[in-house]
Amino acid sequence: MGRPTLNSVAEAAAVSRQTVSNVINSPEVVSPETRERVRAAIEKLGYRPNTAARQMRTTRSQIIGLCIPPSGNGVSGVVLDQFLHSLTATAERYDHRIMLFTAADDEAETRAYADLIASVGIDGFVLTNTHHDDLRTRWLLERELPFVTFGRPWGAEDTHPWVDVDGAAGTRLATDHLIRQGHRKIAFVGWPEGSGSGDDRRAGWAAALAAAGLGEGPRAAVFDGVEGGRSAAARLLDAAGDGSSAAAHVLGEAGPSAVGPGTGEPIAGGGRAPRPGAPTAFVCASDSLALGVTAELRDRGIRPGADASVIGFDDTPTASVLGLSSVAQPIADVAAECVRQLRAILRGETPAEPATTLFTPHLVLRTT
Amino acid sequence: MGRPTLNSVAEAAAVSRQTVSNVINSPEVVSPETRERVRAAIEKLGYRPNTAARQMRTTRSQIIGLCIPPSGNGVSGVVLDQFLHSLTATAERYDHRIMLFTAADDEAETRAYADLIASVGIDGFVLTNTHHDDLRTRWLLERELPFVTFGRPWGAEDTHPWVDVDGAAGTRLATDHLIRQGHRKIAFVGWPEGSGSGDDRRAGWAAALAAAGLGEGPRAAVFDGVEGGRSAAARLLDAAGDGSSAAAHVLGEAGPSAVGPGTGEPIAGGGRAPRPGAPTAFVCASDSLALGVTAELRDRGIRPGADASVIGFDDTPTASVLGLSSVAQPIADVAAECVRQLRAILRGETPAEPATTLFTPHLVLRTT
DNA sequence: GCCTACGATTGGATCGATCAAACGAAAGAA
DNA sequence: TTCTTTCGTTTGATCGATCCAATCGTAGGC
Repeated sequence: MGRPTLNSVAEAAAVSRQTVSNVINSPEVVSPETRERVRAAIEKLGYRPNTAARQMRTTRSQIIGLCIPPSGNGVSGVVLDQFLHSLTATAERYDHRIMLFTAADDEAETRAYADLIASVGIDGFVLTNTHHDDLRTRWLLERELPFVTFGRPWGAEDTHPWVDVDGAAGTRLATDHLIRQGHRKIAFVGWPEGSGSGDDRRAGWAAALAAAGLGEGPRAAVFDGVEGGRSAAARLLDAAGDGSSAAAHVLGEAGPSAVGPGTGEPIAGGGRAPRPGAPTAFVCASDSLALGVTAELRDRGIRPGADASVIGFDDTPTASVLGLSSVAQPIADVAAECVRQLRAILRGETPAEPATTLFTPHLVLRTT
Repeated sequence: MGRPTLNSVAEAAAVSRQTVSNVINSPEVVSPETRERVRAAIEKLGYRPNTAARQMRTTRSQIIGLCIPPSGNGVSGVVLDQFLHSLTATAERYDHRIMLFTAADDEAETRAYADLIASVGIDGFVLTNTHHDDLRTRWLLERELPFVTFGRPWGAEDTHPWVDVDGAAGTRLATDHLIRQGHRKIAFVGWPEGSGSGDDRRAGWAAALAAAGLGEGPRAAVFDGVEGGRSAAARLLDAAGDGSSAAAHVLGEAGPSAVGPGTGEPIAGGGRAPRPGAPTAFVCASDSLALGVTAELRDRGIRPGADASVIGFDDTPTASVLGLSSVAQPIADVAAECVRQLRAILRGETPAEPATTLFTPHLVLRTT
């Protein structure tokens, strides 16, 4: 005698299979007395429905697939951790499970979709790292497969449901804060144009400057990483003062005369003030970049938090540990919302417009 | 006409279901010509066996469960990331999949095991964060369920297969390196006694000192975190010099006269040398602690890397970003080995002794 | 030339659930 | 009373694979 089945429960409760099944799936059609009797039997035997058998008839596995990227992308580790935990916890609440898989690139990922649907019968997918002209979303849309993305369909219409964090709002928050602090020359350190979230974050900074009447600010585009941030800071600081246009990657211009650091920031003696015209604050597209910026500042004798301000993005543990101010994304909320949206689709709730949710990040102020 | 099934392939290849099944599961019993014909049909129709149906007869799901902890434990984020990726990738190679679940505590985790086995039919589990008197392993052993742990059965016999990293070897590596560098007063900053891996790491440091004839070194036990490291360093530095025994948590003693920092380390002018009797090097049980130590050192004008040396543990991105030397664990190897061992068990390969694998970490030297 | 042995292939039963339809009994309508 | 409706419950078929026993055809032994 192995695990209890519908039949053994039925026998124990002196009813038929189907009645037990009904107690589980549509209790309202069963009379209250029978319902209780069956529930008691289920409890007593410790019965749990076999999902494989259920899947055979319903063609639903209650499994959500998630492709796990090959990590190693620097500081951004924990973001995925939190995301996974919240995703799994929320899925469980709705009686779904998360299954992981890997793929070397987008094309391999679509092949994995096909495979998992055919073999495991996965119900839907959660995608991360959406980008311009995303092969994966197109593939899934063509086949009308259920999915939600963490990340907007950059450069395209809202053809599918998504959940995202308003990066522009985040950098705007950061920039506004710096302006309130008295900074007038606020630089942006980001990635090369073309990455959706990168452009978004830059836009928020630019909008904040424009709204404050500070014109275009200096900015630098580099690849992500501490060294990137370092060289960006170097170029932004060097480009200031002389009127020459900066190197190819440094896209900003000198602008009007710069003022000192924020009035709210305590200015301890001994630091070297930034040279005139140089930015006094840096809004960065990532914590890695921000870290590089602070390092370069320190090397030049400019003290972050005193002589200049730096704000990162993602609020990674590294930022928290180093006292780096950063824009924090509500990752757990994003994950929960992804599951919720996917569940709605799986239940057949198909609104005219695909559901879209944009969360607003918040600013975590620390010493920089 | 939905997805291709065994029957549709059989029809296309003009053979019976069972022959197609044989081509997939035991190709050797099928004649070469038939085999090829069937393979061509499978290819042409894009057939993939339905795991749910298979599971019904075989009672094997090919699914491995992993409980994902509620993250947020500071800097150690990426460790889990890498672990997950490698686990998933290796599992895929063996035609297994990883399913996630959550649990608030060990007791809830065992309930989740029962649930997942009964409903999903999970084949086995990978456990992380083993500790003394682990409820989970006992529960699984009692029921003879297949599992492997990342982490030794601390304080118990090898009653189950495990994979782990030799933490003692790691701290020993670190300590030996510091000794070669000329340090004679090498402190250990770790956690309160009782945590398996913490005690292990401390043991490696102690053994290295003993082997070098340096006697017992000073040490401090604090809870993990940057602040912990900071206060530990403070106490270790303060306790030195005066002959009084340190506060409750500071367990070391002064020992013989200390020498300067390592000969291999460039000593730039301007730093304040540690006071006599104070440790010149710190081996830490985690990167968080190490970070706290470097912060405290800097606050006291002692420059890590020049006036003193600090080595962390885990080689987190934070360490890499900050130039913190650290002991790196081969996480990907650990995960792969977990899957391999679990697979062996699932295939019925049950050796007299449970399989155990201990990986040796390596030292990543940076500026501290 | 007949019978056995063996390799290759086949058909029926089965895993545990749900679907669809049938069923019996009690209640309401003719 | 008899027919219809409704409700609660049961029965048979089915999802797609594998297990098991049976079958087929052919080659080898006597």
